[in-house]
Amino acid sequence: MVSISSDVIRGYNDTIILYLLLDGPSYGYEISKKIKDLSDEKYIIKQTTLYSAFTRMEKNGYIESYSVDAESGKRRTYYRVTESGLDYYREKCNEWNLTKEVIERFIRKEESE
Amino acid sequence: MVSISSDVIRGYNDTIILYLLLDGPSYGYEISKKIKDLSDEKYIIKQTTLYSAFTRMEKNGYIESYSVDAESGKRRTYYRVTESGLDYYREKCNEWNLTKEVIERFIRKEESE
DNA sequence: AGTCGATATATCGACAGACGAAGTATTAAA
DNA sequence: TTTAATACTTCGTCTGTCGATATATCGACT
Repeated sequence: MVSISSDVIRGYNDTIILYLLLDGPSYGYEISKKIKDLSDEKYIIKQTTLYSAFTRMEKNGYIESYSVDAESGKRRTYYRVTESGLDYYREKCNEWNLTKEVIERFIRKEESE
Repeated sequence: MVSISSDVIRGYNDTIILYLLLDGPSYGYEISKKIKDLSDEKYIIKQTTLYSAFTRMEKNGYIESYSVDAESGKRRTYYRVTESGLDYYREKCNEWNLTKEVIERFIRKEESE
C-alpha cells in the first residue's frame, strides 16, 4: 500500500497548519484531527512534528499563541496566523505550484496506477 | 521571485535521479546538467546532494556504479538503475500522485498567480 | 608560461526537521 | 479502577541537505 513519506511532506507541514489556521484560531489536537480528516486519513501528522512546527512558526512570527483555561480537560494553547504568516502561506502556495510542475517532469505517468 | 526550496524537493531527489538513469547509464556531472535543463533552470541540484544521493542509492541497491577511464578529462563514475531501483522509482511515482493530491487540499488556489 | 573556465568527483562538518519514546495532566465511560 | 480520549512537552536520534574545501584534467585565451 502506498503511503505518504515524511520526507515528501516535509517542507509543507507548516503550510498545511497555516491553511487550517486561516479559518480562525485553533490548537494542536484539533489541527491534528483536521489534517487526518481532510486528508482522508492519508496523512496523520506526528505529535512531535506538529508541536515543533508551532514552536518554529511562532519564533518566525508566522503565528501567535495564547492559552485558554479549559472548561473541561487540559489547558489548551491556541494559535492564530499573523500578517507575516499569511504572506508566508501565500509564498508557499506559489512555490508549491512551481515545485509541482518541476517534479512532474520527472514522473512517468505510465508507472502509476 | 519564487524559487524551489530544498525542503520541498527533499525526498524527490532520488526519484529525479532515477528518472534520468532510466534512459541509460549516466554520471554525476551529466545528471546535474540534465536536471538543470529539464527544469528550465528552476531546480539546480547541489553537488553534495547529488553525490550523497548516489552513495545512498547504491548502498540501498537501487543503482550500480562502474568507473570509466576518460578518453579526455577526469575519470567518470557511471551509474545504472537496478531492478530494485526501478521498483523504487515506480513506488515513488505512486507516492507522488497521492502526496500531490493531499497537499493540494491545503493550498488555496486564489493565493497563487 | 600562466590563468581561467568547464569538466568531474570527493570529504568533512554543521544544521534543520521529523519522529520514537516517554512522561504529565484531565475527564468520562466501562 | 482501568481504559480511552483529550492535550501538551521534553529528550535524544537520525536522515538528508549543503557550504566549504580539495583534487584532477584539459582547452582556450593572454
